[in-house]
Amino acid sequence: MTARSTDTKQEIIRIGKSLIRMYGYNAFSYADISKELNIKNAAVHYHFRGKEDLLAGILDNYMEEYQQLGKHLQASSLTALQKLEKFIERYSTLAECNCICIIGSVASDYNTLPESVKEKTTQLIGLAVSMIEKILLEGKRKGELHFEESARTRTLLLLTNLAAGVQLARISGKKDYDAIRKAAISQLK
Amino acid sequence: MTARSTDTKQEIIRIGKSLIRMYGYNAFSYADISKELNIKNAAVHYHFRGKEDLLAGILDNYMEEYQQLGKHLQASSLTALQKLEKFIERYSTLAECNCICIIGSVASDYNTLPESVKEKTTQLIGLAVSMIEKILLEGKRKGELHFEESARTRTLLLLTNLAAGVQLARISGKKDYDAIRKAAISQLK
DNA sequence: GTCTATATTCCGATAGAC
DNA sequence: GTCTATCGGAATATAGAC
Repeated sequence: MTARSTDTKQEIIRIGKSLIRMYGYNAFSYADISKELNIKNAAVHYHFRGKEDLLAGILDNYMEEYQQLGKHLQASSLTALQKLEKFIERYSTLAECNCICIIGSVASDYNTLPESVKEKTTQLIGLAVSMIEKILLEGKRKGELHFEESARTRTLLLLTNLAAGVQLARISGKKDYDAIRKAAISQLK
Repeated sequence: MTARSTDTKQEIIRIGKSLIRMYGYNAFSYADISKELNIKNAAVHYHFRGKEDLLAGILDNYMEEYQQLGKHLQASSLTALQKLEKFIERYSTLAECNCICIIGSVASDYNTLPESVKEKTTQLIGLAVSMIEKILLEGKRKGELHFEESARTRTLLLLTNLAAGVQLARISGKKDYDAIRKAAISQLK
């Protein structure tokens, strides 16, 4: 495989990841990607046979990203609260650029996604949930974080606050997102 | 205006409301609506000049619905907790049928919505937020509900739990939604 | 192996029939 | 006033050029 090919394929994934968070799976086209790369839209079909395959590639890439983030946080010397804040930072970045998270994006479009990728969305969410769950459990064990519910339920509460928080931020403003973020963290202290 | 016309227009709105919660604004077509009504897709253009106008009609309809619900709850003799549960019931119904709420739907597609309707989405969310806010304030005043944050922040926390909760329910299952719903209510008691 | 020219399908929309 | 036949364009996808 030549360097050019690898680059193009990676570039397509990179742009696709951005588009799916900005507009959603159904609202971006191969043309959006090919324009940015100055190639013809059909060239994208060489790297990804169909949009369905591109989506699978995007989701695989996100899963690698989450796994690396998980390992990175695990290996770090950060406190549980700091680890949590590192994760939450990602959402604040999304709110800044009017993007929503990949989880909210695929969940909102779920009923229109090709069957072949639905299982991947389940896996992706599983990764995110278990990553946060571990951090919460560690925080509780060390006395840094406090909550009554199960770690999984707490994770779901936090994740839904963040996922819908960045969605709302587009419409009612970043101030609301910030209020949500601060309150969600402060609930755990 | 004949009875037929009124019926058709109302039917289009009814079906459109269902489609936007099921698939999102970009993923449903006039054909989806016309098929269900056994008319040609172009007939929908008579009642709503363009998809943009249909969306405006759908959002107006939701605003009326929220306003009526607000008045209804206000006039009722229910406790604040019962009023809150009435509102939350709507989300449980959505989770049952793999639908997401109108707020999450337009928020997820926001960057692709026609400019002419963006203001309506702000108004719609404003209605929902202020409805819940009033209930929370009443509950706190009467000692039925308890929370530290401002009523608005608490409203945002609850609304994001519910909105993303029904989104997640599509993928990770209704059990997770139920855990979220129960925990969200129990936080307020 | 990589990309382009082209086909096919579907969508939203207009013009005109009844 | 209500709806249908049809258009123009965009999106995905295939076949084939380099």
